[in-house]
Amino acid sequence: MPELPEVEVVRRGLAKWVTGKTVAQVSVLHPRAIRNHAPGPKDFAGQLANQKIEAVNRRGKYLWLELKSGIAVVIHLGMSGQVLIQKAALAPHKHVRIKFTFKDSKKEMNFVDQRTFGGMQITELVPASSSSSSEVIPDTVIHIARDPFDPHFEPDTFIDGIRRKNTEVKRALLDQTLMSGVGNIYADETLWRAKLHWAYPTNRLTRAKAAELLSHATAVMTEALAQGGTSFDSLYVNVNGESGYFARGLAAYGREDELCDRCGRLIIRDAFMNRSSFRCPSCQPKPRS
DNA sequence: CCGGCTGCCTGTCGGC
DNA sequence: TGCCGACAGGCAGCCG
Repeated sequence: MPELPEVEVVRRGLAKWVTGKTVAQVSVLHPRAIRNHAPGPKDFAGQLANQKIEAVNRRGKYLWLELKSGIAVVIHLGMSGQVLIQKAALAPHKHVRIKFTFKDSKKEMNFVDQRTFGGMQITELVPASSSSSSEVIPDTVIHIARDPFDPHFEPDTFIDGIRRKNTEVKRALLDQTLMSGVGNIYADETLWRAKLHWAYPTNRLTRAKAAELLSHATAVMTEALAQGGTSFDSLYVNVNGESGYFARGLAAYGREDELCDRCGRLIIRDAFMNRSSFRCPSCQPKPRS
């Protein structure tokens, strides 16, 4: 459930359930899920046994469990990852990759991932940049910019940054080092709201337009979060296996040949960056070169 | 720095 | 019915 609102739905569900609990045992059922943990599955499981979980945090599409010992378990859902809290007796899901059991609960935490682009990694926590507080962040997440839901997010840093870039606006929205959390769906929704074509050059954005773009991105993700995220099918669910409802709130993404909510023209699909981009040909015309 | 491309995986869907 | 290609919400890395 890969973009910011969906990851935040998972973080909230996990925080509520797992905070304060102590890990009993960890089983790595598919080694690819911990491919970024060099010492391997045995070491991964060994480091986590008997550890108490203090908090669940997130930046962009990355979330992590903070352990009392000062390390973190970074979780990335990739394209199809889920974290499910389930009764141990339940018939195991076909794609469970990592299983956590706890000393203070009969339920398990299962990392389920059909396409195995997601995974977990144990990481040191280091001080977060440009913050005077004692905020810490996993060192494997340092390269990810703050997202718009972060209390330390600086709008001007994003606005100046995107205007300095010499690229297309959709590419910039997907660039997790400029601002994190936006993926293909919310990029298309943001561009539709801003009436911008995906190829619009970032260096032609005025300060006001860049600020507008940011406010649309923030608004659409806020609305999606309030609806429990966007789900098209059972691959994208919260920790209880439930889908969100924002798919019905989408104005552009996945709506090829449907009417634009604003002008009534048919939404079209373009291939861009080896993926689909949906736009209204009238509201979001191709920029003049 | 930028843009185009590839690889990493499994599954579903539509066309022939 | 089966085969085959296109496509799916992400990201890192390589090359020119």
